[in-house]
Amino acid sequence: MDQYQSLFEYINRLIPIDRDEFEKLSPNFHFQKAKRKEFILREGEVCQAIYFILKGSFRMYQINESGQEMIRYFALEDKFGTNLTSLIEGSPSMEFIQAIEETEFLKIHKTDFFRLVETSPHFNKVYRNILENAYITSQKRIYKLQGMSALDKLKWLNQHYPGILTRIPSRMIASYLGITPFTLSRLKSELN
Amino acid sequence: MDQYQSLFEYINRLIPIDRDEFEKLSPNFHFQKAKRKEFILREGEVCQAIYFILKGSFRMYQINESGQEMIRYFALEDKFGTNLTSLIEGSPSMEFIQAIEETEFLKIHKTDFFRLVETSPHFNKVYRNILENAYITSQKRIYKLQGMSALDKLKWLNQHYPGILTRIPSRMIASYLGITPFTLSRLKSELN
DNA sequence: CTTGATTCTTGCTCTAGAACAATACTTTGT
DNA sequence: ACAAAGTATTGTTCTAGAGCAAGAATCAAG
Repeated sequence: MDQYQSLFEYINRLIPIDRDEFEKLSPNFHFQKAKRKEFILREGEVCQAIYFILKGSFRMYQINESGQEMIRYFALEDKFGTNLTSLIEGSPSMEFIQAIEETEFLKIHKTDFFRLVETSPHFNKVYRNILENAYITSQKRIYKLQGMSALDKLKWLNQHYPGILTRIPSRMIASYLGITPFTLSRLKSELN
Repeated sequence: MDQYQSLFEYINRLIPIDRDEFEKLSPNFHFQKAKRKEFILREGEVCQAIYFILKGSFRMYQINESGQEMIRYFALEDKFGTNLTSLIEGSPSMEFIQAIEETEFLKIHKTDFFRLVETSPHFNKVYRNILENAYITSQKRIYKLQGMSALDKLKWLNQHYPGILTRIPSRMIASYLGITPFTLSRLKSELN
């Protein structure tokens, strides 16, 4: 099966695109695999690409002064993921991007990407959508995770990303929610 | 003095624009004033416009289930502000937008705005910049305000928005930082 | 200028969740 | 299949910051 199929559907859902048009864009995306725990981007590097997940998952996280990992986003199937801040500003990344599991993905270099944004109306819309979604997701997160009790955060996560609790290791979930793994472990029993 | 001057400078900083070109865009922006505490947008309404602050300030906030105000953003001079989520999705706003002080601003209706985004390359860039900034700001906020002690949050705010502590009422600062006014009051003495 | 209404400060108590510690359970590589 | 490392659970203690209460200061409207 065509490795570009998911990407085609993703774009086509945003703005209908015909096969010919799509075939002009798709060669800019390169198929790659990452092993479990493999780093896609390390802190200090400038983010050079945008990734589209076909199978598996990435996590985006930072390590704060006290040495703790803070996860900001899980990129699952059919999602774009990158470090937008580093990509846009050309600044060194404060984040790591790491494959959680064995992951298959498409990679597009930022120069190709931004060339397409400027030249292809379809692509301009794709970028707009990535930005809009990134923003909306992050807003929801700010509002949801602020002032909620740890249990309510967990319930929210469970509803919003069904099945994530079994798929992603607990310590990562805890880090995403901003609670300790101990607290999470205790709360999981209260969930049912 | 020309009421569009600040807007001109804002856009010109992003992508150089000549006066003629600017004068085609500017009539879409309408000068308005809001009194202290006046609402620009209420929860439940669909956000119809984007605002550019000339003088004064808006706050964007939500009221959660327990009746507490949660402020997400202060729009000060020379900043665009709107409820992007409602604007993009056309969904009812979960937020209020309210003038904190007597405020002068420019307003552009969303249909005009998005028409310009599609037809003017300058404007497309302006929108991109608004989205990018909104995203970057919100990311910084997530990382900064998560896992930091209340005192460190306050120090960060003070550095990042110098003078805001004297200009904006304390209870709003507390709400922005996600701490109680009581805690904020105690911390302010520890600041020096 | 006065008065009522917010807003801010400060003291005291209480609690959700962090920190630490020890044990049990899973993975992963050889 | 086994050892070693990583991950999750559970009990106990401790603390930052919430909640409540009461007084002081500031503000805004007639």
